Amino acid sequence: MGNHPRLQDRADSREGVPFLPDYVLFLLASTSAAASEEFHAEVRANGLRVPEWRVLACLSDADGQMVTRLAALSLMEQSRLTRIIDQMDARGLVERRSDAADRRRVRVFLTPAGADLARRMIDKARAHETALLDRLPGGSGRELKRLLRVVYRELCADD
Amino acid sequence: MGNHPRLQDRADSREGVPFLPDYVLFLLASTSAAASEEFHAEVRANGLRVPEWRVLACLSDADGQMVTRLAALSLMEQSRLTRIIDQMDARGLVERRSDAADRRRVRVFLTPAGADLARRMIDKARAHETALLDRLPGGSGRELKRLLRVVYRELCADD
DNA sequence: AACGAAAATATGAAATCGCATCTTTTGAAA
DNA sequence: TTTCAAAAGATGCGATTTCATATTTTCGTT
Repeated sequence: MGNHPRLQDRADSREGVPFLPDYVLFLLASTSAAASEEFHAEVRANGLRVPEWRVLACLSDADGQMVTRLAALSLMEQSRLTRIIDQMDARGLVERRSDAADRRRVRVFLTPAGADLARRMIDKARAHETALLDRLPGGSGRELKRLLRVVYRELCADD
Repeated sequence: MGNHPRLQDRADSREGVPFLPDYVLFLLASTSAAASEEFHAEVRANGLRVPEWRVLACLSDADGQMVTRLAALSLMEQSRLTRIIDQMDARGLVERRSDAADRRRVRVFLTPAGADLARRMIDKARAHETALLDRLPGGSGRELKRLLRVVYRELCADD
């Protein structure tokens, strides 16, 4: 057998090569954080926390969702959403109604005030998104969005 | 003037069109969450919380960073990182050394045990990333990664 | 040098979060 | 029709997180 050095022969063939800048989970999380930062500041300036804004947006798309489903869509744990709904209910933004067909279920609905606020915030979100995508070079933002739709759908399909 | 209906004439020209599935910040956050879920479970199975894993990975790329910079890279608030460093220090994963040139600064270094753990976790992360990208259809994962590099760089440039 | 503003980190206290578990309700099997 | 596992949501409580601010150190002016 020849004495060609195998990869394993050196301590680490990737010595000195940075990991994170080429790691997709880092890129996803960091890009998401960087892109959201500005708008999240606007959310807070409008008296909402990010999870509350997510709930409003989800319900605006599909009102009357179950707590567990809404938690998944809003990227938070169920027990956390329960308490966020408590607070939003107390503020008159949403209300709970128990499902007649299955009384374990609780469906969450926007109040008129919640629906108004959701509309206003969604308008702001659309404007911010347009500005964000316009500022990215050569349509890369819109191309990124297209790919994200593909990949997101694929990742959710496994569930 | 003609009586063509203008967009503003109807209450909302987007009535019934869902917002979130076409909103880039939603797609980014949700895709990031969905893609990271599996690996984050592995992180926790190895006795680390996600923020701790991020710190290890950052320091593995560039040891001895300042607290504030490390917090930004690790996607958390500075005061939170301070306490996470406390815990990781107590576990013997990292250590603080004050910067001789500017004594306000605290630099964070991996201990040998921390560096070992970082190496092992990065190996797992690389394997997981490969599997993840292979499972996405038609190279869309690798194309997404390419675009994320472009967009992330652009978003950070404004800072 | 003395001063004040700004930077880097730490910390106290209140709010929030997450895990485990509880209760209620359903569905299905025996 | 009884029983039992699973599903949906709520809750207690310890741990974490955040916000505001304190502390220490540096830097640029005067």
